[in-house]
Amino acid sequence: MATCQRTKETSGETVLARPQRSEEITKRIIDLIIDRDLPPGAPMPTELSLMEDIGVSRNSIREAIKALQALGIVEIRHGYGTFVGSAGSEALQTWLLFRTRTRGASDAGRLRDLLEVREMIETELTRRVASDHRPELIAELEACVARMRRKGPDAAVADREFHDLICAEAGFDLARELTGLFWDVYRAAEGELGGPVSSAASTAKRHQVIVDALVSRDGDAAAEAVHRHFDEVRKRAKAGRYGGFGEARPVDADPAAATS
Amino acid sequence: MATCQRTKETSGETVLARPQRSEEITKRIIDLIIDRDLPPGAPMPTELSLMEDIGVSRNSIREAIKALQALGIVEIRHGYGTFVGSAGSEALQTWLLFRTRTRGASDAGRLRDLLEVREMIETELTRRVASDHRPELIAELEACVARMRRKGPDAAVADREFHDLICAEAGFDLARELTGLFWDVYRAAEGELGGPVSSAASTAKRHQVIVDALVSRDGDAAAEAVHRHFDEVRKRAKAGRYGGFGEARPVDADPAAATS
DNA sequence: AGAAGTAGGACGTGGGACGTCCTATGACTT
DNA sequence: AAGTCATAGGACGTCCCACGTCCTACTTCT
Repeated sequence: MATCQRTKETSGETVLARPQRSEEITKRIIDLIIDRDLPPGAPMPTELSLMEDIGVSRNSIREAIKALQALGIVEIRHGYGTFVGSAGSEALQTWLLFRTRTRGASDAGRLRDLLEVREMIETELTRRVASDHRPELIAELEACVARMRRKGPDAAVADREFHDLICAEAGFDLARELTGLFWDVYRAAEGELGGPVSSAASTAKRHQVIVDALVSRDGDAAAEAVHRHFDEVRKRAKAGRYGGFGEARPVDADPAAATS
Repeated sequence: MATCQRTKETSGETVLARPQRSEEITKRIIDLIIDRDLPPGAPMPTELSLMEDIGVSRNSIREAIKALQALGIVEIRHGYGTFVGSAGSEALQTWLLFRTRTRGASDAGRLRDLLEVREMIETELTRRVASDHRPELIAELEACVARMRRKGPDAAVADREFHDLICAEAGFDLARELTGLFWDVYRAAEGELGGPVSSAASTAKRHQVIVDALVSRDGDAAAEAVHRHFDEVRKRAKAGRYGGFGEARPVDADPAAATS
Protein backbone atom coordinates (compact mmCIF):
# COMPACT_ATOMS: atom_id res chain seq x y z
CA MET A 1 0.00 0.00 0.00
CA ALA A 2 2.83 2.32 0.69
CA THR A 3 4.11 1.62 -2.79
CA CYS A 4 0.81 2.71 -4.22
CA GLN A 5 1.51 6.27 -3.16
CA ARG A 6 4.17 6.73 -5.71
CA THR A 7 2.55 5.11 -8.68
CA LYS A 8 1.38 7.61 -11.23
CA GLU A 9 -2.26 6.61 -11.42
CA THR A 10 -3.04 7.36 -7.81
CA SER A 11 -1.52 10.78 -7.81
CA GLY A 12 -2.70 11.59 -11.30
CA GLU A 13 -0.11 14.29 -11.70
CA THR A 14 3.02 14.23 -13.77
CA VAL A 15 5.40 11.52 -12.79
CA LEU A 16 7.65 12.84 -10.07
CA ALA A 17 10.57 10.62 -11.00
CA ARG A 18 12.20 11.69 -7.78
CA PRO A 19 15.83 10.85 -8.41
CA GLN A 20 16.65 10.54 -4.75
CA ARG A 21 14.02 10.04 -2.22
CA SER A 22 16.41 10.00 0.68
CA GLU A 23 17.70 13.45 -0.16
CA GLU A 24 14.15 14.70 -0.07
CA ILE A 25 13.61 12.99 3.26
CA THR A 26 16.77 14.51 4.67
CA LYS A 27 15.61 17.93 3.66
CA ARG A 28 12.21 17.39 5.16
CA ILE A 29 13.66 16.33 8.47
CA ILE A 30 15.86 19.40 8.57
CA ASP A 31 12.91 21.62 7.78
CA LEU A 32 11.02 19.91 10.54
CA ILE A 33 13.75 20.80 13.01
CA ILE A 34 13.79 24.39 11.83
CA ASP A 35 10.02 24.75 11.73
CA ARG A 36 9.48 23.38 15.19
CA ASP A 37 12.46 25.36 16.39
CA LEU A 38 13.97 22.36 18.11
CA PRO A 39 17.09 23.41 20.01
CA PRO A 40 20.18 21.20 20.18
CA GLY A 41 19.54 18.37 22.57
CA ALA A 42 15.81 18.32 22.01
CA PRO A 43 14.33 14.91 21.29
CA MET A 44 13.49 14.22 17.69
CA PRO A 45 10.24 12.57 16.68
CA THR A 46 10.30 8.81 16.78
CA GLU A 47 11.27 6.92 13.65
CA LEU A 48 7.72 5.64 13.58
CA SER A 49 6.37 9.18 13.79
CA LEU A 50 8.59 10.33 10.98
CA MET A 51 7.50 7.31 8.97
CA GLU A 52 3.93 8.46 9.20
CA ASP A 53 4.60 12.16 8.84
CA ILE A 54 6.76 11.85 5.77
CA GLY A 55 5.08 8.77 4.43
CA VAL A 56 8.04 6.50 3.78
CA SER A 57 9.25 3.30 5.32
CA ARG A 58 11.41 3.05 8.35
CA ASN A 59 14.50 2.05 6.42
CA SER A 60 14.30 5.18 4.34
CA ILE A 61 13.89 7.25 7.47
CA ARG A 62 16.79 5.50 9.08
CA GLU A 63 19.06 6.11 6.12
CA ALA A 64 18.15 9.77 6.08
CA ILE A 65 18.79 10.02 9.79
CA LYS A 66 22.07 8.24 9.30
CA ALA A 67 23.12 10.88 6.79
CA LEU A 68 22.09 13.59 9.23
CA GLN A 69 24.04 11.90 11.95
CA ALA A 70 27.14 11.91 9.79
CA LEU A 71 26.82 15.67 9.62
CA GLY A 72 26.26 16.04 13.32
CA ILE A 73 22.80 17.42 12.77
CA VAL A 74 21.24 14.69 14.86
CA GLU A 75 22.58 12.44 17.57
CA ILE A 76 21.40 8.91 18.06
CA ARG A 77 21.39 7.19 21.39
CA HIS A 78 20.66 3.51 21.20
CA GLY A 79 17.55 2.48 23.03
CA TYR A 80 16.76 6.00 24.04
CA GLY A 81 15.99 8.10 21.03
CA THR A 82 17.27 10.52 18.44
CA PHE A 83 18.11 14.07 19.38
CA VAL A 84 18.91 17.29 17.63
CA GLY A 85 22.64 17.77 17.37
CA SER A 86 24.73 20.89 17.55
CA ALA A 87 26.35 20.39 14.14
CA GLY A 88 29.75 20.77 15.74
CA SER A 89 32.93 20.63 13.79
CA GLU A 90 33.67 17.09 14.93
CA ALA A 91 31.34 15.94 12.22
CA LEU A 92 33.70 17.30 9.62
CA GLN A 93 36.67 15.41 10.92
CA THR A 94 35.89 12.35 8.83
CA TRP A 95 35.40 14.49 5.79
CA LEU A 96 38.55 16.53 6.16
CA LEU A 97 40.67 13.61 7.20
CA PHE A 98 39.57 11.66 4.17
CA ARG A 99 40.23 14.64 2.00
CA THR A 100 43.69 14.94 3.44
CA ARG A 101 44.52 11.27 3.31
CA THR A 102 43.46 10.79 -0.25
CA ARG A 103 46.38 11.94 -2.31
CA GLY A 104 44.65 11.68 -5.61
CA ALA A 105 44.91 15.31 -6.57
CA SER A 106 47.90 17.23 -5.34
CA ASP A 107 49.82 14.63 -3.43
CA ALA A 108 50.80 15.80 0.04
CA GLY A 109 49.88 19.35 -0.81
CA ARG A 110 46.66 18.89 1.05
CA LEU A 111 48.51 18.78 4.32
CA ARG A 112 50.05 22.10 3.45
CA ASP A 113 46.62 23.50 2.63
CA LEU A 114 45.48 22.59 6.09
CA LEU A 115 48.29 24.54 7.63
CA GLU A 116 47.89 27.50 5.33
CA VAL A 117 44.22 27.99 6.01
CA ARG A 118 44.77 27.71 9.71
CA GLU A 119 47.53 30.25 9.46
CA MET A 120 45.33 32.68 7.58
CA ILE A 121 42.51 32.46 10.05
CA GLU A 122 44.68 32.57 13.13
CA THR A 123 46.73 35.44 11.82
CA GLU A 124 43.71 37.66 11.38
CA LEU A 125 42.11 36.36 14.52
CA THR A 126 45.17 37.11 16.60
CA ARG A 127 45.46 40.53 15.04
CA ARG A 128 41.98 41.37 16.22
CA VAL A 129 42.46 39.85 19.64
CA ALA A 130 45.59 41.95 20.07
CA SER A 131 43.61 45.16 20.00
CA ASP A 132 40.69 43.90 22.04
CA HIS A 133 40.94 41.27 24.74
CA ARG A 134 40.34 40.67 28.42
CA PRO A 135 43.36 41.18 30.68
CA GLU A 136 42.91 37.71 32.16
CA LEU A 137 43.63 36.19 28.78
CA ILE A 138 47.33 36.85 29.15
CA ALA A 139 47.63 34.84 32.34
CA GLU A 140 45.74 31.94 30.78
CA LEU A 141 47.98 31.94 27.75
CA GLU A 142 51.11 32.11 29.85
CA ALA A 143 49.91 29.10 31.78
CA CYS A 144 49.65 27.20 28.52
CA VAL A 145 53.14 28.24 27.51
CA ALA A 146 54.48 27.08 30.83
CA ARG A 147 52.90 23.70 30.29
CA MET A 148 54.45 23.53 26.84
CA ARG A 149 57.90 23.87 28.32
CA ARG A 150 57.49 20.63 30.21
CA LYS A 151 58.02 17.79 27.82
CA GLY A 152 55.35 15.16 27.57
CA PRO A 153 51.97 14.50 26.08
CA ASP A 154 50.48 17.46 27.91
CA ALA A 155 52.56 19.83 25.81
CA ALA A 156 50.47 19.07 22.75
CA VAL A 157 47.28 19.59 24.71
CA ALA A 158 48.56 22.92 25.95
CA ASP A 159 49.43 23.86 22.41
CA ARG A 160 45.91 23.22 21.28
CA GLU A 161 44.45 25.06 24.23
CA PHE A 162 46.67 28.03 23.53
CA HIS A 163 45.33 28.47 20.05
CA ASP A 164 41.81 27.72 21.14
CA LEU A 165 41.99 30.40 23.83
CA ILE A 166 42.93 33.03 21.28
CA CYS A 167 40.29 31.93 18.82
CA ALA A 168 37.65 31.88 21.52
CA GLU A 169 38.61 35.37 22.62
CA ALA A 170 37.77 36.76 19.22
CA GLY A 171 34.21 35.59 19.63
CA PHE A 172 33.73 33.97 16.25
CA ASP A 173 32.47 30.48 16.96
CA LEU A 174 32.84 29.27 13.42
CA ALA A 175 36.44 30.40 13.13
CA ARG A 176 37.25 28.85 16.46
CA GLU A 177 35.76 25.51 15.56
CA LEU A 178 37.41 25.44 12.17
CA THR A 179 40.87 26.10 13.53
CA GLY A 180 40.34 23.43 16.14
CA LEU A 181 39.22 21.07 13.44
CA PHE A 182 42.26 21.82 11.33
CA TRP A 183 44.51 21.30 14.31
CA ASP A 184 43.02 17.89 15.05
CA VAL A 185 43.04 16.71 11.47
CA TYR A 186 46.56 17.92 10.91
CA ARG A 187 47.71 16.07 13.95
CA ALA A 188 45.93 12.89 12.88
CA ALA A 189 47.29 13.05 9.34
CA GLU A 190 50.73 13.93 10.57
CA GLY A 191 50.79 10.93 12.84
CA GLU A 192 49.71 8.71 10.00
CA LEU A 193 52.53 9.92 7.82
CA GLY A 194 55.08 9.42 10.56
CA GLY A 195 55.69 13.06 11.18
CA PRO A 196 58.63 14.37 13.15
CA VAL A 197 58.52 15.03 16.84
CA SER A 198 57.98 18.53 18.09
CA SER A 199 60.73 20.39 19.86
CA ALA A 200 59.25 21.53 23.13
CA ALA A 201 61.52 24.41 24.02
CA SER A 202 61.39 26.03 20.63
CA THR A 203 57.64 25.72 20.41
CA ALA A 204 57.16 27.36 23.78
CA LYS A 205 59.39 30.22 22.74
CA ARG A 206 57.39 30.85 19.58
CA HIS A 207 54.20 30.99 21.54
CA GLN A 208 55.71 33.32 24.08
CA VAL A 209 56.39 35.81 21.32
CA ILE A 210 52.71 35.79 20.44
CA VAL A 211 51.77 36.46 24.04
CA ASP A 212 54.22 39.34 24.21
CA ALA A 213 52.66 40.89 21.13
CA LEU A 214 49.22 40.59 22.67
CA VAL A 215 50.43 42.26 25.86
CA SER A 216 51.62 45.25 23.90
CA ARG A 217 48.36 45.21 21.95
CA ASP A 218 50.26 45.46 18.71
CA GLY A 219 48.20 43.86 15.96
CA ASP A 220 50.91 43.79 13.33
CA ALA A 221 53.44 42.32 15.73
CA ALA A 222 50.94 39.67 16.74
CA ALA A 223 50.28 38.74 13.13
CA GLU A 224 53.99 38.62 12.52
CA ALA A 225 54.50 36.36 15.53
CA VAL A 226 51.83 33.98 14.29
CA HIS A 227 53.47 33.86 10.89
CA ARG A 228 56.80 32.98 12.46
CA HIS A 229 55.15 30.31 14.52
CA PHE A 230 53.76 28.69 11.41
CA ASP A 231 57.10 29.02 9.67
CA GLU A 232 58.46 26.92 12.48
CA VAL A 233 55.77 24.30 12.01
CA ARG A 234 56.39 24.24 8.28
CA LYS A 235 60.11 23.81 8.80
CA ARG A 236 59.49 20.95 11.16
CA ALA A 237 57.11 19.34 8.71
CA LYS A 238 59.59 19.70 5.91
CA ALA A 239 62.14 17.80 7.96
CA GLY A 240 59.77 14.86 8.22
CA ARG A 241 60.00 11.76 6.15
CA TYR A 242 57.46 13.12 3.72
CA GLY A 243 59.76 16.10 3.31
CA GLY A 244 59.10 18.93 0.94
CA PHE A 245 55.37 18.74 1.19
CA GLY A 246 53.70 20.90 -1.38
CA GLU A 247 56.60 21.63 -3.62
CA ALA A 248 54.19 21.97 -6.49
CA ARG A 249 54.75 25.70 -6.35
CA PRO A 250 57.43 27.53 -4.41
CA VAL A 251 55.29 30.38 -3.20
CA ASP A 252 57.76 31.38 -0.53
CA ALA A 253 60.45 32.13 -3.06
CA ASP A 254 60.63 35.68 -1.79
CA PRO A 255 62.32 35.64 1.62
CA ALA A 256 61.20 39.15 2.39
CA ALA A 257 57.58 38.39 1.64
CA ALA A 258 57.63 35.38 3.93
CA THR A 259 57.94 37.58 6.96
CA SER A 260 55.25 40.07 6.05
CA MET B 1 24.82 -17.21 11.40
CA ALA B 2 25.67 -13.65 10.88
CA THR B 3 24.38 -12.89 14.32
CA CYS B 4 26.65 -15.49 15.78
CA GLN B 5 29.66 -13.39 14.91
CA ARG B 6 29.00 -10.91 17.57
CA THR B 7 28.14 -13.19 20.43
CA LYS B 8 30.98 -13.50 22.86
CA GLU B 9 31.32 -17.26 22.86
CA THR B 10 32.24 -17.58 19.22
CA SER B 11 34.93 -14.97 19.26
CA GLY B 12 36.17 -15.93 22.68
CA GLU B 13 37.82 -12.57 23.15
CA THR B 14 36.71 -9.73 25.36
CA VAL B 15 33.26 -8.51 24.53
CA LEU B 16 33.54 -5.75 21.98
CA ALA B 17 30.31 -4.10 23.04
CA ARG B 18 30.55 -2.11 19.80
CA PRO B 19 28.50 0.98 20.56
CA GLN B 20 27.89 1.67 16.92
CA ARG B 21 28.44 -0.92 14.32
CA SER B 22 27.75 1.45 11.49
CA GLU B 23 30.55 3.73 12.57
CA GLU B 24 32.90 0.82 12.40
CA ILE B 25 31.59 -0.06 8.95
CA THR B 26 32.04 3.50 7.77
CA LYS B 27 35.62 3.45 8.91
CA ARG B 28 36.26 0.16 7.24
CA ILE B 29 34.92 1.39 3.93
CA ILE B 30 37.10 4.46 4.10
CA ASP B 31 40.13 2.34 4.87
CA LEU B 32 39.22 0.17 1.95
CA ILE B 33 39.27 3.19 -0.35
CA ILE B 34 42.62 4.30 1.01
CA ASP B 35 44.18 0.86 0.96
CA ARG B 36 43.17 0.13 -2.60
CA ASP B 37 44.10 3.65 -3.56
CA LEU B 38 40.84 4.22 -5.37
CA PRO B 39 40.88 7.62 -7.06
CA PRO B 40 37.79 9.82 -7.21
CA GLY B 41 35.42 8.44 -9.77
CA ALA B 42 36.57 4.87 -9.38
CA PRO B 43 33.82 2.31 -8.91
CA MET B 44 33.32 1.08 -5.40
CA PRO B 45 32.77 -2.58 -4.63
CA THR B 46 29.20 -3.73 -4.92
CA GLU B 47 27.02 -3.63 -1.86
CA LEU B 48 26.93 -7.40 -2.03
CA SER B 49 30.71 -7.50 -2.10
CA LEU B 50 30.97 -5.20 0.88
CA MET B 51 28.41 -7.34 2.67
CA GLU B 52 30.67 -10.33 2.31
CA ASP B 53 33.94 -8.52 2.92
CA ILE B 54 32.82 -6.78 6.06
CA GLY B 55 30.40 -9.44 7.17
CA VAL B 56 27.27 -7.43 7.85
CA SER B 57 23.88 -7.21 6.21
CA ARG B 58 23.05 -5.03 3.28
CA ASN B 59 20.99 -2.68 5.40
CA SER B 60 24.00 -1.91 7.55
CA ILE B 61 26.19 -1.44 4.50
CA ARG B 62 23.65 0.86 2.95
CA GLU B 63 23.39 3.01 6.05
CA ALA B 64 27.15 3.32 6.23
CA ILE B 65 27.32 4.23 2.55
CA LYS B 66 24.56 6.74 3.11
CA ALA B 67 26.63 8.43 5.76
CA LEU B 68 29.61 8.47 3.43
CA GLN B 69 27.45 9.94 0.71
CA ALA B 70 26.38 12.73 3.01
CA LEU B 71 30.03 13.65 3.37
CA GLY B 72 30.69 13.47 -0.35
CA ILE B 73 33.10 10.61 0.13
CA VAL B 74 31.12 8.37 -2.18
CA GLU B 75 28.65 9.09 -4.93
CA ILE B 76 25.74 6.83 -5.67
CA ARG B 77 24.20 6.50 -9.08
CA HIS B 78 20.95 4.62 -9.06
CA GLY B 79 21.03 1.46 -11.08
CA TYR B 80 24.64 1.90 -12.00
CA GLY B 81 26.84 1.68 -8.98
CA THR B 82 28.62 3.49 -6.17
CA PHE B 83 31.73 5.50 -6.87
CA VAL B 84 34.45 7.18 -4.93
CA GLY B 85 33.67 10.85 -4.46
CA SER B 86 35.93 13.84 -4.38
CA ALA B 87 34.83 15.00 -0.92
CA GLY B 88 34.14 18.43 -2.33
CA SER B 89 32.87 21.28 -0.26
CA GLU B 90 29.33 20.89 -1.58
CA ALA B 91 28.89 18.17 0.97
CA LEU B 92 29.33 20.69 3.75
CA GLN B 93 26.62 22.95 2.46
CA THR B 94 23.91 21.09 4.31
CA TRP B 95 25.96 21.17 7.47
CA LEU B 96 26.86 24.82 7.33
CA LEU B 97 23.45 25.93 6.20
CA PHE B 98 21.83 24.08 9.05
CA ARG B 99 24.35 25.56 11.43
CA THR B 100 23.55 29.02 10.14
CA ARG B 101 19.81 28.59 10.06
CA THR B 102 19.55 27.25 13.55
CA ARG B 103 19.67 30.27 15.78
CA GLY B 104 19.74 28.36 19.02
CA ALA B 105 23.05 29.67 20.20
CA SER B 106 23.93 33.18 19.21
CA ASP B 107 20.94 34.30 17.25
CA ALA B 108 21.88 35.80 13.89
CA GLY B 109 25.51 36.00 14.93
CA ARG B 110 26.22 32.93 12.91
CA LEU B 111 25.64 34.83 9.71
CA ARG B 112 28.21 37.32 10.86
CA ASP B 113 30.63 34.50 11.62
CA LEU B 114 30.29 33.32 8.07
CA LEU B 115 31.28 36.70 6.78
CA GLU B 116 34.10 37.15 9.23
CA VAL B 117 35.80 33.88 8.44
CA ARG B 118 35.52 34.53 4.76
CA GLU B 119 37.00 37.95 5.27
CA MET B 120 39.93 36.55 7.20
CA ILE B 121 40.77 33.94 4.60
CA GLU B 122 40.29 36.23 1.63
CA THR B 123 42.27 39.00 3.21
CA GLU B 124 45.33 36.86 3.65
CA LEU B 125 44.77 35.10 0.36
CA THR B 126 44.56 38.36 -1.52
CA ARG B 127 47.63 39.64 0.25
CA ARG B 128 49.62 36.71 -1.02
CA VAL B 129 48.18 36.89 -4.50
CA ALA B 130 49.17 40.54 -4.66
CA SER B 131 52.84 39.67 -4.47
CA ASP B 132 52.69 36.67 -6.75
CA HIS B 133 50.22 36.24 -9.56
CA ARG B 134 50.01 35.71 -13.31
CA PRO B 135 49.59 38.84 -15.38
CA GLU B 136 46.53 37.38 -17.09
CA LEU B 137 44.73 37.38 -13.77
CA ILE B 138 44.15 41.10 -13.94
CA ALA B 139 42.28 40.93 -17.23
CA GLU B 140 40.11 38.11 -15.94
CA LEU B 141 39.25 40.05 -12.83
CA GLU B 142 38.48 43.19 -14.77
CA ALA B 143 36.11 41.20 -16.94
CA CYS B 144 34.25 40.13 -13.82
CA VAL B 145 34.05 43.69 -12.58
CA ALA B 146 32.67 44.78 -15.93
CA ARG B 147 29.96 42.16 -15.65
CA MET B 148 29.14 43.37 -12.17
CA ARG B 149 28.40 46.81 -13.48
CA ARG B 150 25.56 45.47 -15.57
CA LYS B 151 22.62 44.91 -13.37
CA GLY B 152 20.98 41.53 -13.39
CA PRO B 153 21.40 38.04 -12.09
CA ASP B 154 24.75 37.70 -13.78
CA ALA B 155 26.22 40.29 -11.46
CA ALA B 156 26.05 37.88 -8.55
CA VAL B 157 27.68 35.17 -10.62
CA ALA B 158 30.46 37.53 -11.58
CA ASP B 159 30.91 38.46 -7.94
CA ARG B 160 31.41 34.85 -7.02
CA GLU B 161 33.76 34.25 -9.91
CA PHE B 162 35.80 37.26 -8.93
CA HIS B 163 36.51 35.92 -5.48
CA ASP B 164 37.00 32.43 -6.77
CA LEU B 165 39.60 33.63 -9.26
CA ILE B 166 41.64 35.20 -6.53
CA CYS B 167 41.37 32.20 -4.27
CA ALA B 168 42.30 29.87 -7.09
CA GLU B 169 45.33 31.97 -7.92
CA ALA B 170 46.79 31.42 -4.49
CA GLY B 171 46.88 27.72 -5.13
CA PHE B 172 45.34 26.54 -1.87
CA ASP B 173 42.49 24.27 -2.85
CA LEU B 174 41.06 24.00 0.61
CA ALA B 175 40.94 27.75 1.13
CA ARG B 176 39.36 28.21 -2.23
CA GLU B 177 36.65 25.66 -1.62
CA LEU B 178 35.90 26.99 1.83
CA THR B 179 35.45 30.55 0.67
CA GLY B 180 33.22 29.34 -2.13
CA LEU B 181 31.24 27.35 0.38
CA PHE B 182 30.85 30.35 2.67
CA TRP B 183 29.75 32.46 -0.24
CA ASP B 184 27.06 29.99 -1.26
CA VAL B 185 25.78 29.42 2.23
CA TYR B 186 25.74 33.11 3.03
CA ARG B 187 23.76 33.74 -0.10
CA ALA B 188 21.28 30.99 0.72
CA ALA B 189 20.84 32.10 4.32
CA GLU B 190 20.59 35.72 3.27
CA GLY B 191 17.84 34.90 0.81
CA GLU B 192 15.97 33.03 3.48
CA LEU B 193 16.11 35.97 5.80
CA GLY B 194 14.93 38.31 3.11
CA GLY B 195 18.19 40.13 2.74
CA PRO B 196 18.52 43.43 0.95
CA VAL B 197 19.38 43.73 -2.69
CA SER B 198 22.93 44.49 -3.69
CA SER B 199 23.80 47.84 -5.17
CA ALA B 200 25.51 47.02 -8.43
CA ALA B 201 27.54 50.14 -9.02
CA SER B 202 28.95 50.35 -5.53
CA THR B 203 29.87 46.68 -5.50
CA ALA B 204 31.74 46.98 -8.78
CA LYS B 205 33.67 49.93 -7.46
CA ARG B 206 34.76 48.08 -4.35
CA HIS B 207 36.03 45.23 -6.43
CA GLN B 208 37.86 47.56 -8.75
CA VAL B 209 39.87 48.85 -5.80
CA ILE B 210 41.02 45.32 -5.09
CA VAL B 211 42.12 44.85 -8.68
CA ASP B 212 44.04 48.10 -8.56
CA ALA B 213 45.87 46.96 -5.47
CA LEU B 214 46.77 43.71 -7.17
CA VAL B 215 48.10 45.58 -10.17
CA SER B 216 50.47 47.55 -8.00
CA ARG B 217 51.39 44.34 -6.20
CA ASP B 218 50.87 46.01 -2.87
CA GLY B 219 49.90 43.37 -0.31
CA ASP B 220 48.86 45.74 2.42
CA ALA B 221 46.75 47.81 0.07
CA ALA B 222 45.09 44.66 -1.23
CA ALA B 223 44.28 43.51 2.27
CA GLU B 224 42.93 46.93 3.07
CA ALA B 225 40.75 46.88 -0.04
CA VAL B 226 39.32 43.52 0.89
CA HIS B 227 38.53 44.80 4.36
CA ARG B 228 36.69 47.74 2.87
CA HIS B 229 34.77 45.46 0.58
CA PHE B 230 33.57 43.43 3.50
CA ASP B 231 32.70 46.57 5.40
CA GLU B 232 30.40 47.33 2.51
CA VAL B 233 28.79 43.92 2.71
CA ARG B 234 28.35 44.27 6.44
CA LYS B 235 26.77 47.66 6.03
CA ARG B 236 24.38 46.29 3.46
CA ALA B 237 23.50 43.39 5.68
CA LYS B 238 22.86 45.70 8.56
CA ALA B 239 20.34 47.56 6.46
CA GLY B 240 18.36 44.39 5.94
CA ARG B 241 15.20 43.56 7.74
CA TYR B 242 17.14 41.45 10.16
CA GLY B 243 19.14 44.57 10.75
CA GLY B 244 22.04 44.79 13.12
CA PHE B 245 22.92 41.17 12.80
CA GLY B 246 25.12 40.30 15.70
CA GLU B 247 23.01 42.18 18.15
CA ALA B 248 19.79 40.95 19.59
CA ARG B 249 18.25 42.52 16.48
CA PRO B 250 15.34 44.96 16.81
CA VAL B 251 12.49 44.03 14.52
CA ASP B 252 12.42 47.30 12.71
CA ALA B 253 9.32 47.14 10.57
CA ASP B 254 10.87 48.88 7.62
CA PRO B 255 8.07 49.55 5.15
CA ALA B 256 10.52 49.89 2.29
CA ALA B 257 11.88 46.43 2.80
CA ALA B 258 8.43 44.94 2.77
CA THR B 259 8.36 45.03 -1.00
CA SER B 260 10.36 41.85 -1.53
C1' DA C 1 9.89 4.12 51.99
C1' DG C 2 13.51 2.09 49.47
C1' DA C 3 15.36 -1.18 46.25
C1' DA C 4 14.99 -4.87 42.95
C1' DG C 5 12.48 -6.68 39.12
C1' DT C 6 9.61 -6.05 35.13
C1' DA C 7 7.03 -3.97 31.13
C1' DG C 8 7.29 -0.81 27.50
C1' DG C 9 9.35 2.25 24.12
C1' DA C 10 12.98 3.16 20.79
C1' DC C 11 16.94 2.24 18.19
C1' DG C 12 20.22 -1.62 15.89
C1' DT C 13 20.65 -5.41 12.92
C1' DG C 14 19.40 -9.10 9.82
C1' DG C 15 17.02 -11.15 5.89
C1' DG C 16 14.15 -11.17 1.95
C1' DA C 17 11.38 -9.32 -1.86
C1' DC C 18 10.30 -6.31 -5.57
C1' DG C 19 10.74 -1.97 -8.28
C1' DT C 20 13.68 1.14 -10.86
C1' DC C 21 17.53 2.63 -13.43
C1' DC C 22 21.47 1.96 -16.35
C1' DT C 23 24.43 -0.70 -19.47
C1' DA C 24 25.41 -3.87 -22.85
C1' DT C 25 24.50 -7.39 -25.93
C1' DG C 26 21.75 -9.39 -29.24
C1' DA C 27 18.29 -9.40 -33.05
C1' DC C 28 16.05 -6.81 -36.43
C1' DT C 29 15.60 -3.38 -40.03
C1' DT C 30 17.35 -0.49 -43.76
C1' DA D 1 27.21 -4.20 -43.43
C1' DA D 2 25.84 -0.54 -40.49
C1' DG D 3 22.47 1.46 -37.64
C1' DT D 4 18.53 1.07 -34.54
C1' DC D 5 15.58 -1.09 -31.31
C1' DA D 6 14.43 -4.63 -27.89
C1' DT D 7 15.77 -7.47 -24.28
C1' DA D 8 18.59 -9.47 -20.37
C1' DG D 9 21.46 -8.62 -16.65
C1' DG D 10 23.56 -6.09 -12.87
C1' DA D 11 23.16 -2.72 -9.21
C1' DC D 12 20.91 0.51 -6.36
C1' DG D 13 16.12 2.16 -4.03
C1' DT D 14 12.38 1.12 -1.25
C1' DC D 15 9.63 -1.66 1.44
C1' DC D 16 8.28 -5.08 4.98
C1' DC D 17 8.88 -8.08 8.96
C1' DA D 18 11.27 -10.03 12.89
C1' DC D 19 14.28 -10.03 16.66
C1' DG D 20 18.04 -8.17 19.64
C1' DT D 21 19.75 -4.50 22.60
C1' DC D 22 19.51 -0.55 25.43
C1' DC D 23 17.30 2.76 28.34
C1' DT D 24 13.40 4.53 31.08
C1' DA D 25 9.77 4.26 34.16
C1' DC D 26 6.58 1.81 36.69
C1' DT D 27 5.33 -1.90 39.67
C1' DT D 28 6.12 -4.89 43.35
C1' DC D 29 8.40 -7.00 47.14
C1' DT D 30 10.99 -6.41 51.44
